[in-house]
Amino acid sequence: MPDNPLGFRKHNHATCVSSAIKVVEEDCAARGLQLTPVRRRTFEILLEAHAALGAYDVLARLDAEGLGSKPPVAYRALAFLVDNGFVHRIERLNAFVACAHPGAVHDPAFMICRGCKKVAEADLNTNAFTAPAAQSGFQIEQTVIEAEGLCPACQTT
Amino acid sequence: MPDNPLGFRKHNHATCVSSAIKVVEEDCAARGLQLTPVRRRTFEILLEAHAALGAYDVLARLDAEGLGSKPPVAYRALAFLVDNGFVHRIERLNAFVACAHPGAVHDPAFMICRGCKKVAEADLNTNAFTAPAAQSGFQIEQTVIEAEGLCPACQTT
DNA sequence: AAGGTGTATGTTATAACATAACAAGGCCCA
DNA sequence: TGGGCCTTGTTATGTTATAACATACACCTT
Repeated sequence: MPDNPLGFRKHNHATCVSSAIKVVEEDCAARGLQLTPVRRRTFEILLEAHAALGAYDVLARLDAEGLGSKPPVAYRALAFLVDNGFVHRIERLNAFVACAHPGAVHDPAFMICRGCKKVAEADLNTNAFTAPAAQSGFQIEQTVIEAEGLCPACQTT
Repeated sequence: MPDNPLGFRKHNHATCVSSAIKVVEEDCAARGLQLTPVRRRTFEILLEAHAALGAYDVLARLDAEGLGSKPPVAYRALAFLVDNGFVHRIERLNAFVACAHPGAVHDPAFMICRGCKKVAEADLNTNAFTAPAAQSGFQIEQTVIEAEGLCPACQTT
């Protein structure tokens, strides 16, 4: 997937999961970050879902595996992953999704299917805010760009 | 303000409030919508704040005026205003802001100042999502476009 | 006038999302 | 060996949001 900005297509999920986790492992090693069991498993859970999961959904899965049962455990692991660019928060859903390009710094945009709840990450090469922001003197630090709608598969149903 | 997409500038606030409420009144009359006291006051509260307020902030003000004390009162009024395009929800803040162009249908984008909490509405004439969405077959229904940063005034502090 | 329909409001209760604060363990290394 | 740092465990609570049901009121109908 990393070579394509679109994300609702069929793909070999096992491969996509294992390659993403490897990228994160290497990135953590290179940057001196600790990919602890809880953090690693949290990332895998999001990766396997290939959809946005709420913090409590993640927590329920962690709990089922004995990795933690209290909200802060999930929120901390998610914060670590978000802070380091491995996971994105979807504001619209109050939920989290594994990054399609872990390691690469980017300003992501998302397409959220309200049918299947899958989330595709798009890279908008032109930041649409640049012009209006420059004009008004507003200094952008972070952007939230999310579209909600129906993915190709869910349109036909 | 309606003739300018940018919103951190000085302006006559009393005028901006009274003209906005008038537009909403007329729009409701024209469309057969009931601008009840709670709804009207909720809109005014947001308008006067000229910033994003949480539902419970709005509720506290309504309560102080005897217009309702329970969450559903505020959420219902806000839902009415959002559904009819008079108010926008800011996902990033879980908060609400009065629309700068009430009545006009638009796909708004926001600049959120983390210093003063003011929110400016920008109209991006090109929907940045059009191309990637078309390419992937994703059918957009709604977009959330929000930038967080510092407004001109807060950059100097 | 009685009764039906639709819209809005009032109220209770709870669901869903999130974090502050403090305790405890492990690891490095001075 | 003890101090500093990071991570995890846990309690408690704060914040945001809605389901569900009851009431009120306007308007229209018969």
